[in-house]
Amino acid sequence: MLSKRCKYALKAMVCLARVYKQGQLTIASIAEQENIPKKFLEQILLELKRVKLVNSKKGVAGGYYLIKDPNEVSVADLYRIFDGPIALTPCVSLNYYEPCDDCVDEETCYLRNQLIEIRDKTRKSMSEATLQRFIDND
Amino acid sequence: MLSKRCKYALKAMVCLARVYKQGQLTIASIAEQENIPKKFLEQILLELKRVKLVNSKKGVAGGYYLIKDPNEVSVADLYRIFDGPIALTPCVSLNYYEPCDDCVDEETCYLRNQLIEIRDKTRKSMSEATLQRFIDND
DNA sequence: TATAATATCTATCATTTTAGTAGTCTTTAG
DNA sequence: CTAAAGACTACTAAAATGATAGATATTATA
Repeated sequence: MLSKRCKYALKAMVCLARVYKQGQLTIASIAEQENIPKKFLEQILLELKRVKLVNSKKGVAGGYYLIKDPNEVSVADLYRIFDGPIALTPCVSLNYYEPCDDCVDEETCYLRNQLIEIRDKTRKSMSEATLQRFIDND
Repeated sequence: MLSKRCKYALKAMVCLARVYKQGQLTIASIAEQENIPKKFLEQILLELKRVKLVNSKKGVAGGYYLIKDPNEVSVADLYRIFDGPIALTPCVSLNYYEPCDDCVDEETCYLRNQLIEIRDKTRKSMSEATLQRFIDND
Protein backbone atom coordinates (compact mmCIF):
# COMPACT_ATOMS: atom_id res chain seq x y z
CA MET A 1 0.00 0.00 0.00
CA LEU A 2 1.05 3.56 -0.62
CA SER A 3 1.33 5.76 2.44
CA LYS A 4 -0.89 8.83 2.37
CA ARG A 5 2.22 10.93 1.81
CA CYS A 6 3.02 8.96 -1.28
CA LYS A 7 -0.50 8.95 -2.63
CA TYR A 8 -0.75 12.70 -2.08
CA ALA A 9 2.60 13.15 -3.79
CA LEU A 10 1.39 11.15 -6.77
CA LYS A 11 -1.77 13.20 -7.06
CA ALA A 12 0.13 16.46 -6.77
CA MET A 13 2.64 15.32 -9.37
CA VAL A 14 -0.08 14.37 -11.83
CA CYS A 15 -1.65 17.80 -11.31
CA LEU A 16 1.69 19.45 -12.01
CA ALA A 17 2.27 17.18 -15.00
CA ARG A 18 -0.97 18.41 -16.55
CA VAL A 19 0.41 21.93 -16.68
CA TYR A 20 3.99 20.90 -17.48
CA LYS A 21 5.77 23.81 -19.19
CA GLN A 22 2.58 25.78 -19.12
CA GLY A 23 2.62 27.30 -15.68
CA GLN A 24 2.52 26.60 -11.98
CA LEU A 25 0.10 25.63 -9.27
CA THR A 26 -0.12 26.86 -5.70
CA ILE A 27 -0.07 24.47 -2.78
CA ALA A 28 -3.50 25.74 -1.80
CA SER A 29 -5.03 25.05 -5.20
CA ILE A 30 -3.71 21.48 -5.34
CA ALA A 31 -4.70 20.85 -1.74
CA GLU A 32 -8.23 22.04 -2.33
CA GLN A 33 -8.73 20.25 -5.62
CA GLU A 34 -7.36 16.95 -4.34
CA ASN A 35 -8.66 17.02 -0.78
CA ILE A 36 -5.23 17.03 0.77
CA PRO A 37 -4.47 18.81 4.10
CA LYS A 38 -2.62 21.90 2.96
CA LYS A 39 0.16 21.89 5.56
CA PHE A 40 0.81 18.23 4.92
CA LEU A 41 1.03 18.80 1.19
CA GLU A 42 3.43 21.63 1.84
CA GLN A 43 5.88 19.20 3.44
CA ILE A 44 5.45 16.74 0.62
CA LEU A 45 6.14 19.31 -2.08
CA LEU A 46 9.17 20.49 -0.15
CA GLU A 47 10.52 16.96 -0.27
CA LEU A 48 9.78 16.70 -3.99
CA LYS A 49 11.70 19.91 -4.43
CA ARG A 50 14.59 18.60 -2.37
CA VAL A 51 14.93 15.61 -4.70
CA LYS A 52 14.67 17.89 -7.72
CA LEU A 53 11.49 16.65 -9.28
CA VAL A 54 9.78 20.02 -8.92
CA ASN A 55 10.73 23.61 -8.36
CA SER A 56 8.90 26.57 -6.91
CA LYS A 57 8.56 30.30 -7.07
CA LYS A 58 7.86 32.32 -3.93
CA GLY A 59 5.69 35.38 -3.58
CA VAL A 60 2.53 36.54 -5.23
CA ALA A 61 1.81 34.57 -8.39
CA GLY A 62 4.23 31.93 -7.16
CA GLY A 63 3.67 28.20 -7.03
CA TYR A 64 5.11 24.82 -7.90
CA TYR A 65 6.00 23.37 -11.28
CA LEU A 66 7.40 20.11 -12.56
CA ILE A 67 10.97 20.15 -13.81
CA LYS A 68 11.23 16.57 -15.09
CA ASP A 69 9.37 15.30 -18.12
CA PRO A 70 6.13 13.52 -17.13
CA ASN A 71 7.37 10.50 -19.09
CA GLU A 72 10.44 10.35 -16.88
CA VAL A 73 8.71 10.22 -13.49
CA SER A 74 6.88 7.10 -12.34
CA VAL A 75 5.13 5.58 -9.37
CA ALA A 76 8.35 3.69 -8.73
CA ASP A 77 10.25 6.95 -8.22
CA LEU A 78 7.68 8.35 -5.83
CA TYR A 79 7.40 5.07 -3.95
CA ARG A 80 11.14 5.03 -3.33
CA ILE A 81 11.15 8.63 -2.13
CA PHE A 82 8.27 8.34 0.30
CA ASP A 83 7.80 4.67 1.08
CA GLY A 84 11.26 3.21 0.60
CA PRO A 85 12.36 0.00 -1.09
CA ILE A 86 10.16 -1.64 -3.68
CA ALA A 87 11.75 -5.02 -2.97
CA LEU A 88 10.16 -7.25 -0.34
CA THR A 89 13.33 -7.44 1.75
CA PRO A 90 16.24 -5.04 2.18
CA CYS A 91 18.68 -7.74 1.12
CA VAL A 92 17.28 -7.91 -2.42
CA SER A 93 16.79 -4.16 -2.82
CA LEU A 94 18.86 -2.50 -5.51
CA ASN A 95 18.41 1.06 -4.28
CA TYR A 96 18.27 0.49 -0.54
CA TYR A 97 20.35 -2.63 0.01
CA GLU A 98 20.95 -3.77 3.57
CA PRO A 99 21.76 -7.20 4.94
CA CYS A 100 18.91 -8.88 6.83
CA ASP A 101 19.12 -9.30 10.60
CA ASP A 102 18.02 -12.88 10.58
CA CYS A 103 19.85 -14.26 7.54
CA VAL A 104 23.07 -16.08 8.09
CA ASP A 105 24.40 -16.32 4.56
CA GLU A 106 22.98 -14.26 1.75
CA GLU A 107 24.49 -16.40 -1.00
CA THR A 108 22.72 -19.51 0.18
CA CYS A 109 19.44 -17.85 1.20
CA TYR A 110 16.59 -19.92 -0.17
CA LEU A 111 14.26 -16.91 -0.36
CA ARG A 112 16.53 -14.91 -2.57
CA ASN A 113 15.76 -16.15 -6.09
CA GLN A 114 12.01 -15.79 -5.82
CA LEU A 115 12.22 -12.43 -4.07
CA ILE A 116 14.45 -11.12 -6.83
CA GLU A 117 11.93 -12.23 -9.44
CA ILE A 118 9.12 -10.46 -7.61
CA ARG A 119 11.26 -7.37 -7.24
CA ASP A 120 12.05 -7.20 -10.94
CA LYS A 121 8.43 -7.58 -11.98
CA THR A 122 7.21 -5.05 -9.44
CA ARG A 123 9.88 -2.56 -10.45
CA LYS A 124 8.84 -2.97 -14.04
CA SER A 125 5.13 -2.42 -13.50
CA MET A 126 5.68 0.53 -11.17
CA SER A 127 8.17 2.11 -13.56
CA GLU A 128 5.77 1.84 -16.45
CA ALA A 129 3.18 3.86 -14.56
CA THR A 130 4.54 7.29 -15.47
CA LEU A 131 2.82 10.59 -14.78
CA GLN A 132 2.10 10.88 -18.50
CA ARG A 133 0.20 7.60 -18.43
CA PHE A 134 -1.99 8.83 -15.62
CA ILE A 135 -2.93 11.73 -17.84
CA ASP A 136 -3.37 9.80 -21.10
CA ASN A 137 -5.14 6.81 -19.69
CA ASP A 138 -7.49 8.79 -17.52
CA MET B 1 8.62 -4.47 2.03
CA LEU B 2 7.55 -7.49 4.01
CA SER B 3 7.13 -6.92 7.74
CA LYS B 4 9.30 -9.13 9.92
CA ARG B 5 6.17 -11.09 10.86
CA CYS B 6 5.53 -11.84 7.24
CA LYS B 7 9.10 -12.72 6.39
CA TYR B 8 9.27 -15.02 9.42
CA ALA B 9 5.99 -16.58 8.38
CA LEU B 10 7.34 -17.21 4.90
CA LYS B 11 10.49 -18.83 6.23
CA ALA B 12 8.54 -21.00 8.63
CA MET B 13 6.15 -22.05 5.88
CA VAL B 14 8.97 -23.04 3.56
CA CYS B 15 10.47 -25.10 6.39
CA LEU B 16 7.14 -26.83 6.91
CA ALA B 17 6.71 -27.31 3.17
CA ARG B 18 9.99 -29.21 3.03
CA VAL B 19 8.58 -31.84 5.35
CA TYR B 20 5.05 -31.74 3.95
CA LYS B 21 3.30 -35.03 4.68
CA GLN B 22 6.48 -36.35 6.23
CA GLY B 23 6.28 -35.03 9.76
CA GLN B 24 6.24 -31.93 11.89
CA LEU B 25 8.57 -29.31 13.24
CA THR B 26 8.61 -27.69 16.66
CA ILE B 27 8.47 -23.94 17.10
CA ALA B 28 11.84 -24.11 18.78
CA SER B 29 13.52 -25.95 15.94
CA ILE B 30 12.25 -23.52 13.31
CA ALA B 31 13.10 -20.54 15.49
CA GLU B 32 16.64 -21.74 16.02
CA GLN B 33 17.29 -22.75 12.44
CA GLU B 34 15.91 -19.51 11.00
CA ASN B 35 17.08 -17.07 13.64
CA ILE B 36 13.58 -16.03 14.62
CA PRO B 37 12.69 -14.98 18.22
CA LYS B 38 10.85 -18.03 19.51
CA LYS B 39 7.98 -16.25 21.25
CA PHE B 40 7.39 -14.10 18.21
CA LEU B 41 7.32 -17.13 15.92
CA GLU B 42 4.87 -18.73 18.31
CA GLN B 43 2.36 -15.94 17.65
CA ILE B 44 2.94 -16.14 13.93
CA LEU B 45 2.32 -19.88 13.77
CA LEU B 46 -0.79 -19.44 15.86
CA GLU B 47 -2.09 -17.02 13.27
CA LEU B 48 -1.21 -19.41 10.45
CA LYS B 49 -3.15 -22.06 12.30
CA ARG B 50 -6.10 -19.74 12.77
CA VAL B 51 -6.32 -19.23 9.01
CA LYS B 52 -5.96 -22.97 8.45
CA LEU B 53 -2.71 -23.10 6.56
CA VAL B 54 -1.06 -25.22 9.24
CA ASN B 55 -2.08 -27.44 12.10
CA SER B 56 -0.33 -28.52 15.27
CA LYS B 57 0.00 -31.32 17.78
CA LYS B 58 0.60 -30.55 21.44
CA GLY B 59 2.71 -32.44 23.91
CA VAL B 60 5.92 -34.41 23.63
CA ALA B 61 6.77 -35.13 19.99
CA GLY B 62 4.33 -32.45 18.98
CA GLY B 63 4.89 -29.65 16.51
CA TYR B 64 3.51 -27.88 13.47
CA TYR B 65 2.77 -29.21 10.02
CA LEU B 66 1.46 -27.78 6.77
CA ILE B 67 -2.05 -28.76 5.79
CA LYS B 68 -2.21 -27.10 2.37
CA ASP B 69 -0.23 -28.26 -0.62
CA PRO B 70 2.99 -26.24 -1.05
CA ASN B 71 1.86 -25.45 -4.60
CA GLU B 72 -1.29 -23.87 -3.22
CA VAL B 73 0.30 -21.37 -0.84
CA SER B 74 2.13 -18.30 -2.13
CA VAL B 75 3.78 -15.11 -0.98
CA ALA B 76 0.56 -13.35 -1.97
CA ASP B 77 -1.40 -15.37 0.60
CA LEU B 78 1.06 -14.65 3.39
CA TYR B 79 1.30 -11.00 2.45
CA ARG B 80 -2.45 -10.60 2.73
CA ILE B 81 -2.56 -12.33 6.10
CA PHE B 82 0.23 -10.39 7.75
CA ASP B 83 0.73 -7.20 5.76
CA GLY B 84 -2.68 -6.55 4.28
CA PRO B 85 -3.68 -5.46 0.77
CA ILE B 86 -1.35 -6.04 -2.15
CA ALA B 87 -2.91 -3.14 -4.06
CA LEU B 88 -1.40 0.32 -3.67
CA THR B 89 -4.65 1.86 -2.44
CA PRO B 90 -7.60 0.39 -0.56
CA CYS B 91 -9.94 1.57 -3.30
CA VAL B 92 -8.42 -0.78 -5.89
CA SER B 93 -7.96 -3.72 -3.54
CA LEU B 94 -9.96 -6.84 -4.39
CA ASN B 95 -9.61 -8.53 -1.02
CA TYR B 96 -9.62 -5.49 1.26
CA TYR B 97 -11.66 -2.91 -0.59
CA GLU B 98 -12.36 0.39 1.12
CA PRO B 99 -13.16 3.81 -0.33
CA CYS B 100 -10.36 6.37 -0.04
CA ASP B 101 -10.71 9.29 2.37
CA ASP B 102 -9.55 11.85 -0.11
CA CYS B 103 -11.24 10.69 -3.30
CA VAL B 104 -14.45 12.34 -4.30
CA ASP B 105 -15.65 10.04 -7.03
CA GLU B 106 -14.18 6.61 -7.55
CA GLU B 107 -15.51 6.19 -11.05
CA THR B 108 -13.75 9.27 -12.31
CA CYS B 109 -10.54 8.86 -10.30
CA TYR B 110 -7.61 9.42 -12.63
CA LEU B 111 -5.34 7.17 -10.57
CA ARG B 112 -7.55 4.16 -10.85
CA ASN B 113 -6.64 2.60 -14.19
CA GLN B 114 -2.91 2.58 -13.62
CA LEU B 115 -3.23 1.39 -10.02
CA ILE B 116 -5.37 -1.51 -11.17
CA GLU B 117 -2.74 -2.49 -13.72
CA ILE B 118 -0.04 -2.44 -11.07
CA ARG B 119 -2.24 -4.42 -8.72
CA ASP B 120 -2.87 -7.14 -11.29
CA LYS B 121 0.78 -7.55 -12.15
CA THR B 122 1.87 -7.57 -8.52
CA ARG B 123 -0.80 -10.10 -7.62
CA LYS B 124 0.39 -12.32 -10.41
CA SER B 125 4.06 -12.25 -9.51
CA MET B 126 3.39 -12.75 -5.81
CA SER B 127 0.96 -15.58 -6.51
CA GLU B 128 3.48 -17.37 -8.69
CA ALA B 129 5.95 -17.46 -5.83
CA THR B 130 4.59 -20.58 -4.14
CA LEU B 131 6.24 -22.43 -1.29
CA GLN B 132 7.08 -25.21 -3.72
CA ARG B 133 9.03 -22.79 -5.88
CA PHE B 134 11.10 -21.67 -2.92
CA ILE B 135 12.09 -25.30 -2.45
CA ASP B 136 12.67 -26.18 -6.12
CA ASN B 137 14.44 -23.03 -7.13
CA ASP B 138 16.66 -22.88 -4.08
C1' DT C 1 1.20 -42.02 36.97
C1' DA C 2 4.81 -38.55 37.06
C1' DT C 3 7.32 -35.64 34.16
C1' DA C 4 9.31 -33.37 30.55
C1' DA C 5 8.37 -31.44 26.26
C1' DT C 6 5.43 -29.28 23.70
C1' DA C 7 1.73 -25.87 22.18
C1' DT C 8 -1.71 -22.04 23.88
C1' DC C 9 -3.34 -17.92 25.85
C1' DT C 10 -3.29 -13.24 27.76
C1' DA C 11 -1.01 -9.26 28.69
C1' DT C 12 2.30 -5.80 28.34
C1' DC C 13 5.78 -2.71 26.33
C1' DA C 14 9.33 0.22 23.96
C1' DT C 15 10.19 2.17 19.68
C1' DT C 16 9.17 3.81 15.28
C1' DT C 17 6.18 5.40 11.81
C1' DT C 18 2.35 7.88 10.19
C1' DA C 19 -0.44 11.64 9.46
C1' DG C 20 -0.90 15.33 10.56
C1' DT C 21 -1.07 20.65 13.15
C1' DA C 22 0.87 25.21 14.64
C1' DG C 23 3.38 29.18 14.29
C1' DT C 24 6.84 32.06 12.49
C1' DC C 25 9.81 33.69 8.80
C1' DT C 26 11.08 34.93 3.93
C1' DT C 27 10.26 36.30 -0.66
C1' DT C 28 8.14 38.88 -4.33
C1' DA C 29 4.63 40.95 -7.69
C1' DG C 30 2.08 44.79 -8.12
C1' DC D 1 3.85 48.76 1.33
C1' DT D 2 1.28 44.78 1.47
C1' DA D 3 -0.93 40.70 0.37
C1' DA D 4 -0.01 36.29 -1.31
C1' DA D 5 2.72 32.95 -1.79
C1' DG D 6 6.47 29.35 -0.26
C1' DA D 7 10.07 27.84 3.67
C1' DC D 8 11.32 26.45 8.04
C1' DT D 9 11.10 24.50 12.74
C1' DA D 10 8.80 22.25 16.15
C1' DC D 11 5.44 19.50 18.12
C1' DT D 12 1.90 15.75 18.76
C1' DA D 13 -1.69 11.95 18.87
C1' DA D 14 -2.54 7.53 17.31
C1' DA D 15 -1.34 3.32 15.29
C1' DA D 16 1.76 -0.22 13.90
C1' DT D 17 5.77 -2.99 14.70
C1' DG D 18 8.56 -6.19 16.87
C1' DA D 19 8.91 -8.03 20.27
C1' DT D 20 8.94 -10.07 25.77
C1' DA D 21 6.82 -12.33 30.07
C1' DG D 22 4.43 -15.55 32.51
C1' DA D 23 1.02 -18.78 33.32
C1' DT D 24 -1.79 -22.74 31.46
C1' DA D 25 -3.09 -26.96 28.83
C1' DT D 26 -1.93 -31.21 26.55
C1' DT D 27 0.37 -35.51 25.63
C1' DA D 28 4.00 -39.21 24.73
C1' DT D 29 6.69 -42.12 27.22
C1' DA D 30 9.51 -43.94 31.00
